[in-house]
Amino acid sequence: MATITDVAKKAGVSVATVSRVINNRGYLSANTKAKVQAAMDALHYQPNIAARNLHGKATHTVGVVLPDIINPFYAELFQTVEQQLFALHYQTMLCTTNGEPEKEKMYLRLMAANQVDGIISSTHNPDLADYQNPTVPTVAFDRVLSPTIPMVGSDNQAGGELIGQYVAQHQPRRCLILAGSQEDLAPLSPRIAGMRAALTAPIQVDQVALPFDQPAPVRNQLIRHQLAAHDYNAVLCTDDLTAITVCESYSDGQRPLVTGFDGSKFIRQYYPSLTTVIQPLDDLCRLAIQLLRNSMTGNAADVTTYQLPVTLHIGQKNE
Amino acid sequence: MATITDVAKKAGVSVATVSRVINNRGYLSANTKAKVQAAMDALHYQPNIAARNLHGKATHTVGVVLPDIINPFYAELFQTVEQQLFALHYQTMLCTTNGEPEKEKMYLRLMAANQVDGIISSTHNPDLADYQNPTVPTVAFDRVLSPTIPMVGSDNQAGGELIGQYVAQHQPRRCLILAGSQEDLAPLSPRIAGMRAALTAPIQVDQVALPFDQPAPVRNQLIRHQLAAHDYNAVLCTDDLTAITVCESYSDGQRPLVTGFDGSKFIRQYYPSLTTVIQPLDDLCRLAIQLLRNSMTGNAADVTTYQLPVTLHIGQKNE
DNA sequence: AAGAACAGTGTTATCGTTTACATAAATGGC
DNA sequence: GCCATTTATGTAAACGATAACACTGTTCTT
Repeated sequence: MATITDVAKKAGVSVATVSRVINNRGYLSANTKAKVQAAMDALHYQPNIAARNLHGKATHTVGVVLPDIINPFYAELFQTVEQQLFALHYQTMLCTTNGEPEKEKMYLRLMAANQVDGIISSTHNPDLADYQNPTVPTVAFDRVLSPTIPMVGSDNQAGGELIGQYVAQHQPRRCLILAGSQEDLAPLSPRIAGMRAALTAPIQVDQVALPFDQPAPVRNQLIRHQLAAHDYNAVLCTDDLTAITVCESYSDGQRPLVTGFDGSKFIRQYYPSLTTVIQPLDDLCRLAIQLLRNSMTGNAADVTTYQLPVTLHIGQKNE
Repeated sequence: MATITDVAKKAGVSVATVSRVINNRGYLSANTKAKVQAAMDALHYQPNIAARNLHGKATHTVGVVLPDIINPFYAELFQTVEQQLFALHYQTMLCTTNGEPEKEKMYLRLMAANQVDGIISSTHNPDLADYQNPTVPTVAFDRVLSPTIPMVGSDNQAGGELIGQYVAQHQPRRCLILAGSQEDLAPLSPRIAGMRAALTAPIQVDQVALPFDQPAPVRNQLIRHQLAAHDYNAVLCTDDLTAITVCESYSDGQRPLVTGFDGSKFIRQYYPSLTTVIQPLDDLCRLAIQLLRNSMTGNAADVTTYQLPVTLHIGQKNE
């Protein structure tokens, strides 16, 4: 791998001049510029990022912490931030925790070791001590990580109400609110609150939370058991994947009204029949990155919570 | 951020000694070890990876190039390599190309700039010149990148045959082979060949390829048009997502037999009714990493193609 | 025409590690 | 008790970039 010294030698100039050409800084004659450029091309020169990072300043890298990348919502979230950061010439470092606090801690260390300029985190282990005194600018995504970390997310309560109102229109006798994991955690809690607010008497509302630490078959079994035991006119799930699981466990004809939450493009594309709440991912990511950049340039954001408006997607067969 | 010098000062030893403690190299007295450890803990010391990488040798980073991360198959592929690499103490650098050759080239440059130790690539732009003389160990995943790059993949032909045989059992009059993108490219071509080999006369077999560069609505429209024009008893798709799209465009009762290909855990979990071919992702990733490590340690692998056996997953309603 | 500003380039310290080399004390064989 | 290891630690030179500083011409001002 060619170094800046090789290029300098080949072009017959000093390393400083090469550096100036690379970074387009300072004064440069057209002649020198061309010579250096030619040398760089000939040697297939690539600046060594480690050396650049070592020198100090910024690494132009942002860490993104997610529970996993299988859930289409997280996949789309990642894709969105990655594309936006790429356009801003930032590298993205994906850290998937798989719900293991240990792995999350290791990735937190790894991000520090890599001198990331900022962190966007949407983790399931919100009370990790490592987030307490953030040495690097951090923004939380749809989770409260610590009182000192700004958070961007959707207006989950409003989303819950939208869903609840839609369901209420169908005048169900009895319905089930099905939480995909711990129901008392953000962002599920406001979603459920919104749903309940809209599902007023005489509608009977049950509520069940799935144990988040159980494997899929066990969770599926629990769902099936719950559904078989009662005659629900509607099942309101706190996320799309849970909703899909519910749908799968009914045969087609006698499926009640099932709703989801999150509304990733993937779901809209491949499950257009599911009624769900669409989170404004593009705007959410843009805001998160903006907050991060402010924080990175020292413009310490007043710690705040941003809640962006959501929209209702009404499912339709064979759109 | 504390440096090794800070630690050395605090522990009253030299930086070399601290380095030895960190890397557990050379001779160390228990006493010194403890002192240094204490100093590191007190300062929350993290070795600077840039400095470490700069010094030379390996960066313990592997680049993974994928078309996108939305497709559950790629998501699971990434998750699998990431977990395996993580266990081996390697960092993973995800590079999504979104099908843009320009972005792929930029990521190729970025990986070189980051001095990755190896690359696992499953790209849609296989004839990129940049892969021609690989300066860094590379393994192709289910794609032929260049004659000099080893490739691991599934036995697509056998998979196609499995699907074809399954469909043939249902004695269809007429069926459609639906290619999710360019049908002449690996790995689609052997899949189709396998299907055709099993669908012998008198079965009538049509074949259509979707333009890979069109947006989803256009592709959906094409699918619907094709399906409406003929009365198919079976639709054999070259990937699961295309299969799902086909399923969605039929109303439930009159859906013909639809099959997919890839068989990610996600699909098995949320579309258990889809008949598909399961690729042995765990083994594929393990092999790819093994080849990479051999290549990294100089054990130049004889350039070869590895095809791992696949299994048929027969879809079942309400498993 | 003298001094200031500007244009173009080179020298060198610096970033935080690792590691080859140097040093020195403790241990062991005989 | 002397030389060869072994054990334990320190010194300093890399690694490849950036940028502060120095230096030399050239081009404006007035």
